[in-house]
Amino acid sequence: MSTKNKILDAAESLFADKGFNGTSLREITSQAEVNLAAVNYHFGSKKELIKAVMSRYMNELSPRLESALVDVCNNDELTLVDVFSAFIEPLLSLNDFKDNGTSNFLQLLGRGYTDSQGFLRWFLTTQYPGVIDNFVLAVQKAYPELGAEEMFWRLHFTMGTVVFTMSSSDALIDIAKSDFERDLQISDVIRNVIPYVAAGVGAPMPVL
Amino acid sequence: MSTKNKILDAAESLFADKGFNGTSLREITSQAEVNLAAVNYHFGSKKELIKAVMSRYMNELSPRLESALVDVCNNDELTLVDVFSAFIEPLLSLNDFKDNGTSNFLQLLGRGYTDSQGFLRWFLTTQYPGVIDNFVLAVQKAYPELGAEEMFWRLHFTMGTVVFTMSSSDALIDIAKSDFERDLQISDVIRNVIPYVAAGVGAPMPVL
DNA sequence: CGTTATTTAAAACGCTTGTTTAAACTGAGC
DNA sequence: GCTCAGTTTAAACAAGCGTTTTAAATAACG
Repeated sequence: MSTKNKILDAAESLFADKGFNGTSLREITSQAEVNLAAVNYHFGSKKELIKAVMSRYMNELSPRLESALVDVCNNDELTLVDVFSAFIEPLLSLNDFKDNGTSNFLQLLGRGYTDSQGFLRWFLTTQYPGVIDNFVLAVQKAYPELGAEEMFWRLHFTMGTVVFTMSSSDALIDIAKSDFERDLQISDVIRNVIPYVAAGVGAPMPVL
Repeated sequence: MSTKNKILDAAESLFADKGFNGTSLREITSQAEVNLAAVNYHFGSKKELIKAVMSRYMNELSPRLESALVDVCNNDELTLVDVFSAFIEPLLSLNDFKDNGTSNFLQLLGRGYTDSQGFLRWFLTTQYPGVIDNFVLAVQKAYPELGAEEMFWRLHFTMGTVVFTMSSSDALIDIAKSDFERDLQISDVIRNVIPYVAAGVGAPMPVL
């Protein structure tokens, strides 16, 4: 395996565990068993390394997500559960692309929203706008009465639910095991969260 | 104002803005206009300072929350919206206790769940278990069909929604202003999120 | 084989971090 | 007025950070 990929793999798992700010280049290069200077040689800076880690996933995920969302729009009796379920297969396909890919990616997404004052939010929304656009279209078709402003809020709430859940999914799976003697996978967590966010987005419009 | 309180106030607003790890003691003491060593003199360590900032809020908030949740359980036709609405008044009362208290507290809560590998989660759940217990009781009364396992998941999803939303509430309010020309407050965000989480927790049980 | 470009290696740089030290100051109480 | 605990101060500490530099090792190619 190339030095570049060893760095990407190590950075990915450490970033997911301890956040971007909380992970040092020395930890990364030590786990990757490469020299410290290799990061700056191959990527230029830590910030560029973060972008590279995220891009590796997004380049794999975003076309699959977009086409899944376009597909689901052909459904004539589209429900919000259908829309959110469209995420399952593309997300789980990350596990083929890389072991534990789903978990790491969603955790990284969560980190990006809270670490580093939202520069990753800017990065994703500007670099991969197609996913968001198609998602909004699908939600609009499934729930046409939802106004633009409510849509804005509820999609952010949903992002929060998913991102937060996934960034602590390991802990949640542990608790589920000890409290309910359930051996769950990340896919079970995803399937659990879908009825929740679908109901949240589909909540009746409040009378203000 | 005492040095101790000057430190607490400065730490609070900086922690809310930039996270616990992202804020240095030098920034805090500089904004508080006190000497750097004063933090370690009065609080012992940065970690203890974080706990002190959170405790100042929780000691104010937790009895009000508990009694509001007990009160709402007297409602014979209790809905989930009622349960979540019980949080509004205690949270907004933090603004009397301190300017911008609600905003700061909820942002701090969000930080605590993502920064510092969840030590704050442990701190809150072990130090203030009464709030959680009463909350679970209220949800059970409003939605008795909800099983213990579903309850567990949905309460965590809700925690995620609220915590994530509030930790990025400033950014969301900014976007709402530029996109919809709305001048919103933190209380508007709270009122917006309630129908969402109530619908999420109240989602029909999935048929597995 | 020899030369050139690429990659690794170790060390150091300048800076920031949380914490500690030791001295100076402050203000009651005797 | 002196004492002494309680505070504040400036300076320094050791450790960790991202990054840069210099030299050695490796690979590619004519």
